[in-house]
Amino acid sequence: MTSKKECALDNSKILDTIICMKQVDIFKALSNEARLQILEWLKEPDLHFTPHEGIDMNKTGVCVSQITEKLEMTQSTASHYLSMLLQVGLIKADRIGKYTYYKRNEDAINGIAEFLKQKR
Amino acid sequence: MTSKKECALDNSKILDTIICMKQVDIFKALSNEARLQILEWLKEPDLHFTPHEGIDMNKTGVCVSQITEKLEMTQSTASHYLSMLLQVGLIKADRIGKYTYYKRNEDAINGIAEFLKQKR
DNA sequence: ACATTATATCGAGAATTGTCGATGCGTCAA
DNA sequence: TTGACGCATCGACAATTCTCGATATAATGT
Repeated sequence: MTSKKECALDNSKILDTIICMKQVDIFKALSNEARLQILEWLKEPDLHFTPHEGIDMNKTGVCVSQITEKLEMTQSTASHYLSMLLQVGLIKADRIGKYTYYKRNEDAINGIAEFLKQKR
Repeated sequence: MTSKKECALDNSKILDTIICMKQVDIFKALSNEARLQILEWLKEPDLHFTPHEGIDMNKTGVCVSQITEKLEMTQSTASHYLSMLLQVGLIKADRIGKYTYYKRNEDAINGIAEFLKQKR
């Protein structure tokens, strides 16, 4: 009996763990000032960046070098941070020619906001 | 001229930094599986814990030893994690006798969820 | 083909966080 | 008042993350 109960407990713990797994990665991506900053800037790109010729930053996004410059960190770090945010789905990437434009993924962001609040 | 512009840029960066500061700490608190787990369990304490005599877990909260047990970590770690969550305001504490009961701070949680979404 | 520019990735050392055991401090019951 | 219990804090070591410079890859213009 005890063994069965322990097993049930274990399973539910494993389930809980799986449920939390993806979310933790998202929060890890958010738990850094520079990355949070990027996400904030991308809320309204026009306020923080000057657009490329013929690019609508709201639609297409902002490229790595623009973000690098504003971050005051190396290109390597900026690119790395962007790929972390991309990895967990918080932003979307769009390669056009030699530029990669990044923009917020509002759906994913709303999703994680709901996860925080929601009582199942 | 350039010096003035640089100064303006610097100030806005400092402002941005200050704005993000508290939020980063909150996301750091959330960026750990165990702590996220705790916050999830506290959404519906009745589903995950057995209440103390005459304690309404929804109203009063859940004590450290209950959480310690479910976490499968040491009491030291559980207590530490709870105080981290408390520190950034994600949970509230209520000491009754020798027990400390913790529960979610829904206002703070909704606040951070809104911060994520909101376009100023 | 070659030089240049934009981005991505690698490897490493510094900085931060995770986690524990030991110990301190308040509370309760004998 | 003493002992046991619940919780908080300290110090330490392991594990992870931060951030950089160097270098690779891909696209562009000559």
